[in-house]
Amino acid sequence: MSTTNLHTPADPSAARRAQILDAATRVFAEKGFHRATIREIATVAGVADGTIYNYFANKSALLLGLLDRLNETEGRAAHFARAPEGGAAEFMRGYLAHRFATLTETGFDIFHVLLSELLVDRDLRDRWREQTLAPTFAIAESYLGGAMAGGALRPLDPALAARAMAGMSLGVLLLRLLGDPTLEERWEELPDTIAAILIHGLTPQDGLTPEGETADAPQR
Amino acid sequence: MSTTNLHTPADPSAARRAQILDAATRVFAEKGFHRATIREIATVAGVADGTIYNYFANKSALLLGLLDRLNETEGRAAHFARAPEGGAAEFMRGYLAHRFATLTETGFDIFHVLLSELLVDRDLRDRWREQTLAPTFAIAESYLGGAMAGGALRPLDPALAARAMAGMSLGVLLLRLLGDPTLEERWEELPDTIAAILIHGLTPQDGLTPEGETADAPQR
Amino acid sequence: MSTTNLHTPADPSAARRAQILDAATRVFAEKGFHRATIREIATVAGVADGTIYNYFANKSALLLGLLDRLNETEGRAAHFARAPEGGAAEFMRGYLAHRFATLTETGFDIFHVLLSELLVDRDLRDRWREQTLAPTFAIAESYLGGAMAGGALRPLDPALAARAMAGMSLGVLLLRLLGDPTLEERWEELPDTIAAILIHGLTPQDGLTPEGETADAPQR
Amino acid sequence: MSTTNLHTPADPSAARRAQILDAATRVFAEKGFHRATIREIATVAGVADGTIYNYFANKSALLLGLLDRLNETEGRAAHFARAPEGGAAEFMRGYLAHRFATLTETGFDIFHVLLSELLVDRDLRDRWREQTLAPTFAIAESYLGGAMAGGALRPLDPALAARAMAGMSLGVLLLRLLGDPTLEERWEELPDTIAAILIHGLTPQDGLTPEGETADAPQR
DNA sequence: AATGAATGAGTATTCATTCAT
DNA sequence: GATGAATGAATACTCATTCAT
Repeated sequence: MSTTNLHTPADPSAARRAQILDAATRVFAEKGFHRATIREIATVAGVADGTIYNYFANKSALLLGLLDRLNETEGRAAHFARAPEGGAAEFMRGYLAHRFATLTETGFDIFHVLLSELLVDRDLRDRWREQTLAPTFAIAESYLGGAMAGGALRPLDPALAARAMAGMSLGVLLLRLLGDPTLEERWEELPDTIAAILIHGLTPQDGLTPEGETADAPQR
Repeated sequence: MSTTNLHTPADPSAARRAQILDAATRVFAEKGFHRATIREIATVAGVADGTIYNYFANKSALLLGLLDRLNETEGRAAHFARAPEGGAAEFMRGYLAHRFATLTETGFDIFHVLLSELLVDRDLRDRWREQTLAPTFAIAESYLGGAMAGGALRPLDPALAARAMAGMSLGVLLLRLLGDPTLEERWEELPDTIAAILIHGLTPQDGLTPEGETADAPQR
Repeated sequence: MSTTNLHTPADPSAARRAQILDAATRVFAEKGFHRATIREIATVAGVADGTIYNYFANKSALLLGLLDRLNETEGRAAHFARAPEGGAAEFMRGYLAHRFATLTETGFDIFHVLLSELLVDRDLRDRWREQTLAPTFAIAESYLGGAMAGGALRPLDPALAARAMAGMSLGVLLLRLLGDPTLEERWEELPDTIAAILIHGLTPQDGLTPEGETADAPQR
Repeated sequence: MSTTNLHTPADPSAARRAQILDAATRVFAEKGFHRATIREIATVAGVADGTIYNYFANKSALLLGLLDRLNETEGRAAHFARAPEGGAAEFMRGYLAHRFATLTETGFDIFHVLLSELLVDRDLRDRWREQTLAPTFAIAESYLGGAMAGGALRPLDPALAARAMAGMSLGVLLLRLLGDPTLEERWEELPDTIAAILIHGLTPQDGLTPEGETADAPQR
């Protein structure tokens, strides 16, 4: 019990903060930021209204708290994603599997909340773009560019390819958050499907291309 | 009913409705649904606050009006997208090009507003899922299923493949709405890049697979 | 009824404003600015809370409204005070009588409210100093300076004499607002007493000065 | 109780009280009673919020503490003011000089705070009226009455004359607190000017009264 | 006695909605 | 149908006060 644990800190102040952020996540996810009230968050957190303001400057600061929390998780996740041993296809499958695993672990609520407010709050959006999006794409572009130059990947524009790849994961997440029942039921099958499409595309390969597919080869 | 024209309705009532929806789109896009006020929408529309309530039951009904308007556009667009003449790759490129074109034509604002509220308003979400999402995926799954059965596409799960495909488009749209500068600058290049990835994947094909990529072939 | 009346304007909007300011005066005077609530002012005014905000930007604007109203009254009063015919003593008695009369007419409440907040609100104070205090003293100093130069008044510093004179009126007003019962009972006798003191001082004049008072004559 | 020293009490408890009252004076003076917070007073005093409540029942009690403190000072000052040796004019000059000196010594802040709240807080006002105002006027009336009966002062109503005299000092104090720059700059000249006016009035005396001023003589 | 985290009552302000004109 | 003044419910935030440590 006395050993400090990163997830449940011994620091009672940090614990209180976490407790409030947990409540905020739940209430925001259910009602959205604006329809959520401080009163309800306080009730869910089991504290008084005023207590929240001992830990967060205002309602918006709760969102920033959620963003920080997400960035922490992502930061820790980055450690694992670093070693691209094996082929590019292998790497991509591993990366996606890991990505979806951390997503599931983090929980969908936090993405639900942040996405909806990122679309609406310019300050939050700017912050997120600098803190999360830009660094992520910087790494991804660099990796993709290297792999393309080395012939491990087809020569496309690394920046756009990175957006397309990230977009596919983000897009299915969004579709799920929007309530697509198929994605809710078969979420665990997605990483493999996405990996397959990203790696080989939707059309059959080999020399046995049907319907004049070879005519497409020298495209772009 | 008399000589109804969809673009410039002779019906003065429909014109007033459109005028209000235009204003709502602009104000919602700038401030988001909650921060937008009826007063400002009325001002922008050039009418009195109360007038809006002669055309819409309440503020939320403005969102439904936007959704309907979007569905109309999509519905008209569907006519063009239906004929899969030529190969699967050709079709996909054509479809994406058209998709992005209508998106650009419709304007990003309406998607911006609807997305953010879809994430937050359960009623709107349910309605959208039934009116827009479900029919779209029904068509897509049916088409993909047929093409896969006929060998024009690789045999994957049609439902998941449809989600992945749609997700990639939706995902890059979302990234753009979230302010990614690269996507803002190079938006016209995206359809081709996405088409290329969806058609052939990221890894090189041919027999000349580098780095033991062939070891990946018998995957899934 | 159709003839416009300055005190009860036909303009319904101005009437509503006045109605709210009346209520604010009463509630502020009773509770002080901070302890007064918008709700109570609205109730006393017979309107809804929100209605107040159709006429005043915020609670503080009610104070500014009171200040403006006072300045209007003072402005109108200035017309009467202008003609210093007769001797200086006569003028002073007339001025004080008029001053106290308008004070009584305006009502003590408005002074009560404004004084207490002037002591506490720097912005209000600055505004009042420029709009009311400075012009008043400018006129007073000029008049006193002239009368002193002409020998109608004893040669003192006009600026300080003006402060002393104004201070005596303001001071007894303050003592009354602070609840001195004597001043409440005998308020009408004050102008004459003050005039007498200001004109001749407290000590007996004539050659018949008792107790070596003449030794005081060449003072200052 | 042991060797209590009014200025630097050995009693640590009294020292703490004084320390808190000092802080309260400063914070009240800067922000006014309502805008001042217990937290800030505690910070300035160098104690915790809760500690204040070991010495004062509530926030209002701090005001009472200030009032008591002021009364102590006034009480001590009264000793000096009591002996009317010399003529009435001499006495008045001495009294005013002393009055202004103690005022300056005590500092304007405490008056600033007390005045503003006296206008607003009925309890404080009642207390001040009984503890401070009434006794002061009792002494003043008695003194003035005697001097008037003895011919040392002109025969006016002692009660009203006392109010007028006190009012002039209080009034210029108020004008200074309200930010009159002239009074801030030339504050030290005031006692003499006020004394001169109170003693001889504004109009010239002697037999050489200009402009028929003698016609005013038999007034009241 | 001292602390300061927790409390929760209290309030200015906003804004969707109504309805008399 | 159009208007816009009036409405009043809803809510973030403050801060005096308490009390367990």
